[in-house]
Amino acid sequence: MVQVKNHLPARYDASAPMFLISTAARLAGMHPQTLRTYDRLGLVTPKRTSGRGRRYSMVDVDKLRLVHYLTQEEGINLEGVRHILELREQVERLQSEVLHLTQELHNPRTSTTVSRVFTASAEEVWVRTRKV
Amino acid sequence: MVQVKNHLPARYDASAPMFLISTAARLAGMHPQTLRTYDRLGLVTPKRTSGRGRRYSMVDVDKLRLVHYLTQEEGINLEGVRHILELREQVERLQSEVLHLTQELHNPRTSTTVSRVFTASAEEVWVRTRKV
DNA sequence: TTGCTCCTCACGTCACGTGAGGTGGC
DNA sequence: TTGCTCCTCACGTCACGTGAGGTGGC
Repeated sequence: MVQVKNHLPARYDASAPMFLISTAARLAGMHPQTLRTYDRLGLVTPKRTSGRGRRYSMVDVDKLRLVHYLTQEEGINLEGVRHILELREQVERLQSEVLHLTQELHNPRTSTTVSRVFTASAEEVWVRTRKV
Repeated sequence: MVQVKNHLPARYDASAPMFLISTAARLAGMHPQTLRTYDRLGLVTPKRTSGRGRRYSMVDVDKLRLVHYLTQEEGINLEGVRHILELREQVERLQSEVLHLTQELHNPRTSTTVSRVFTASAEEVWVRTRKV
């Protein structure tokens, strides 16, 4: 996944539609027809040109690679992939929320970095972190 | 899912092996042979009697119902279900973590229970716990 | 014109639920 | 003995990737 920070000079926009379906398919190691199927199923939806041609972004290609991995390596079907993509997004949101809350708790004024603390409970817990 | 708190008088243990495979199958609305398949695949694993017979708990039956829903209603295959079960557990842990951290932030002195802290980080971490 | 695109249809393979068939222990 | 259990094997159905076939616009 290519990430471009907002405050950095963006060399290119990872969400910008760039690739023909043939190029995107090659980048993702897949058959162009498979990409059309995924588009039809609403799994990975590229932008369209005025002439109806699909244009895939780098983000789309990354998502295609993930779907490819989940289906081919893990043997998960497309409905499973759909649910898993949603759950992964939910996990990422919760992780960043936990991260933020932990920093807030540790030092509300100059909170530093903490990474990824998960808990599921029965005692009281303090978590304090410091760069090593 | 039936939950019995440790400090409450347990009317029954939801994890106790109780049901024959035929009973568990009926409770979950499934074919006994399907339960054997799930056991073989390690998806829902009942306890065994000394004579090799399977004994399903209430927790097992609830899990069977969830698998049944995901496969029959959502059309997800078994590998997908396996991943989804893991992700759901992760989401539940994170949600309770967020809940606890939020309470902690609002009232640090009277905050209650947390346990099981997992971290994945490149930093130093202290964890302090206390029975409530 | 060439090489791309678009679409639909068909087919081969695989996953999985279900049934049968034969066995054995309360 | 009856009704359960255990296992393996087979089969029908469905999902899905892939190819073909015919089309159209830069």
